[in-house]
Amino acid sequence: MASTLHQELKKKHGFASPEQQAYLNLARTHAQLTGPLTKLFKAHDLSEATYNILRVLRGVREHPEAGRDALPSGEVGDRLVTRVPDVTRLIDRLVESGLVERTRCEDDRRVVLLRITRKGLTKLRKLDEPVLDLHAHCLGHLTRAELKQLNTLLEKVRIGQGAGR
Amino acid sequence: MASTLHQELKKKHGFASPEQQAYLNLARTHAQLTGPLTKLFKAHDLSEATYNILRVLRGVREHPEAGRDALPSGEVGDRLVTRVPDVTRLIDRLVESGLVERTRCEDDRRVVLLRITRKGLTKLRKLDEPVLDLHAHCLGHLTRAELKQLNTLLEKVRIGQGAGR
DNA sequence: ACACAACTAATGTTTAAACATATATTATCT
DNA sequence: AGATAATATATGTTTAAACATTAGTTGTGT
Repeated sequence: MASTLHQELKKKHGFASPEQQAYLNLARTHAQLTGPLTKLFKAHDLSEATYNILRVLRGVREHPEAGRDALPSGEVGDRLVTRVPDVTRLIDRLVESGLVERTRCEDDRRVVLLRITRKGLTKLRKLDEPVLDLHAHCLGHLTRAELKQLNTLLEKVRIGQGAGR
Repeated sequence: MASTLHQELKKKHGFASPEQQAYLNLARTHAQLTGPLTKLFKAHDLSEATYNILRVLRGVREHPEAGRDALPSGEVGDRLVTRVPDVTRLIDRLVESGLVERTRCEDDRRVVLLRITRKGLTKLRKLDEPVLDLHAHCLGHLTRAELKQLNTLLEKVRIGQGAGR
């Protein structure tokens, strides 16, 4: 049976600060949620990173932006949930397994456009339901109001700290 | 300037579910907070994992449990913020740099007891303030009430989902 | 006492992440 | 135009994480 962070870490003496407590709480919660997801992705030969890339690419393919259904490598990196500098290698694997195609942009031959393939869309579609289920299982016990509150607070955390990192 | 997750991800079409939104929000927030910390640790030749190990060991050294100021490897792994299966290797480095000492337990020769050294304590002490500062910088713009609310919600997330890992 | 199962670390190997550097193309400045 | 800087991606190398396997030690049952 899970319990409070305080108990989980077997700390008999409080946190150094409420901020620190919040940070640890956040880290631990994230770890707990991300575990099952990672496992699910792995069972489909994906990582969280590659899954996220596919999600981004599906987004632009289904709702083209500026008339294009593909995206430059760099921009994909920027849009990921957790930013990744080394997109090239991740894409390598996705191309190899036929989920993404790479085409060099003719207007600017430096950029490489990435587009999710039919096969990639199919793979994603198979994952949609289990992913939703997992999220529901992990977070479904919160009420809508609580989820909204949580989202508001998390966004406030991110917005507040300026150009940090 | 940071903004909402919705804008950041440039998604023009809502989330699949409020739960999914919360998950993504959590992941992204965690990533944003963990970056600067990782950098700080690295500047002191530590990783988040090794830092956490030191914190755990300092805990038991300063507040011995069951009369001992050291802890078996396995138990250290269990107490980490984000669980790590492969403690041995992490400890290897810490031992090598003289921050932790390893002694085989005589009562049960299977277990190895880990204890933070004086040098380890000194290193941790040097990090205490910058870590606190970082937390304050990242989360200080939330009021006490908001932090408390956030902690409550995060704990509820973790507690709710049953015996999940 | 002996065989066998359970447990704790350690080891070996594979795989991915992190960091710096290099290549190719385009833009800018004089 | 030619040199220089800037940009986008790719490559090489180092480092750490993930997973499975092994070795050593203890507990159990007959």
